[in-house]
Amino acid sequence: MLDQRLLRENPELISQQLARRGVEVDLASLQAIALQERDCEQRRSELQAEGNRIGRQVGQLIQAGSAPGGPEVRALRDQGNAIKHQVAGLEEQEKALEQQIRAALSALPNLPSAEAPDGRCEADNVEIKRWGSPRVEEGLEEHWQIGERLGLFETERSVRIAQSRFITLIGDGARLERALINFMLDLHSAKGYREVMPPILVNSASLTGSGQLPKFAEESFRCADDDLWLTPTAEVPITALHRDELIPTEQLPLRYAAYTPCFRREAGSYGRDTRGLIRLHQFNKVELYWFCTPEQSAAAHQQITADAEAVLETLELPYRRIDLCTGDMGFSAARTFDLEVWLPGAGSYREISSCSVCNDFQARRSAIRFKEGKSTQLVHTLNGSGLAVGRTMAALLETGQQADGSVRLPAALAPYFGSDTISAV
RNA sequence: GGAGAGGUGGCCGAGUGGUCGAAGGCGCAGCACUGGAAAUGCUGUAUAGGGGCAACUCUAUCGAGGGUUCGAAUCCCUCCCUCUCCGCCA
Repeated sequence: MLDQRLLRENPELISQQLARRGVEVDLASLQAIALQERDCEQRRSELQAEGNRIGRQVGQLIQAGSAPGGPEVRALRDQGNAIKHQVAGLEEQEKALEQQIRAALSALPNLPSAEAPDGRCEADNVEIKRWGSPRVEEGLEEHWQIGERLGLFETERSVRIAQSRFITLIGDGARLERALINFMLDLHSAKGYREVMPPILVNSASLTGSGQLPKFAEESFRCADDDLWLTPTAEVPITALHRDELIPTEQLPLRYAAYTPCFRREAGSYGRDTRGLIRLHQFNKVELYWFCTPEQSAAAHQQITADAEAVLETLELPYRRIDLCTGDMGFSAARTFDLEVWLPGAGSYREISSCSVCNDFQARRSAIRFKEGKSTQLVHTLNGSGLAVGRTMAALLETGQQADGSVRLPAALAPYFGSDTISAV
């Protein structure tokens, strides 16, 4: 959510910055509504002040011995009643205006940061770094081929259990998934991240707080009988963890690492990535999350990205870092670095982590603040996958595949998995 | 699911119609005392929005929303949540 004050004072700035994202909005009429709302509020509070004075006067008169039904008191009562009616009318107006403003503002994405590269779509993203030496031999298998051959997961039978785009990990596949989750959490914990395991059903206030609602309702699964949704990412429950809080300043930055399953409808992706672990309705993810001060957030963005990269590097997986252009960034983000892992079988880089700084956008929606001297300020929030577990497994399978059909795992994973090789059963 | 109790400031806790944004305590900050500290004393210490260069000031907020009243933390209604006991349950 954007600042209402900014809307009143400088709507052109908002329009200008949103235009960088390809969002064209004319805020003149919304600004007019916001100004009208403020006038309304001003008049209302003046009337209320008058009403309070009258109330106090009546009390004083009665305590001084004046008859409660006498003419003096009666006159004041009439005045009080008149004011009450006026206030009620203004309040109603004010509420309607406020609702309009909120509805409009909550549908607007975050302003991009100055550093984010301008652009319209994926093609305008900027690659800023490459790490590792990708395998590029001919004839490498894709991860789903390897997985099926080694019996790591069940695709067909999972449709029986749920529907398409669900997967069942089995045997070494299930074991590897668990090993990866533990490995990632340990790595992050060692760097000072605090581990959390939040609810993965969240209410709509939580989804609104992190920016998924109201615009992206069709992306999430909802429980029909309750005001509860399946989390699309741990970012949602972690943001909500501190909703409506004033965080003691000395605690900032607060850093969390959470493993959760994530659920997404993947609407509009029919026919894409239908095989294997790349695009599923349910997948596991270890998420990194920071709450920090505005001064800390730019450096924090570099750090959270580096912490995600550390997972790839420890797993010896070649990757590149992409600076997303303004047109390709998510709703709540001010700037985003995507990490793309090299998939030797597919012969392409594939997103495996998305590290975003949201500035005060989510904090304003969620009312998460801290004290700076006497004034209260909104915190900045950041999130980054560290990493998407299923895609990590896909990368490991394709990267570690050997001529004899087995898969060699990186040394760092062996203690977690219990072996450095996956072979056919 | 059944029965009961309760939701007040960062925390604990008083407050059943009139100057209560709210006693008292804890915590925190500043000052004093001290060689330094502890202890003690004094002072200050909510959030949101509006106005003002500022000192400051106005409004709202005692779980949420309605209602009664000139006036509500206090009375009435609805809802939400928490706790205790019983039942059920991993």
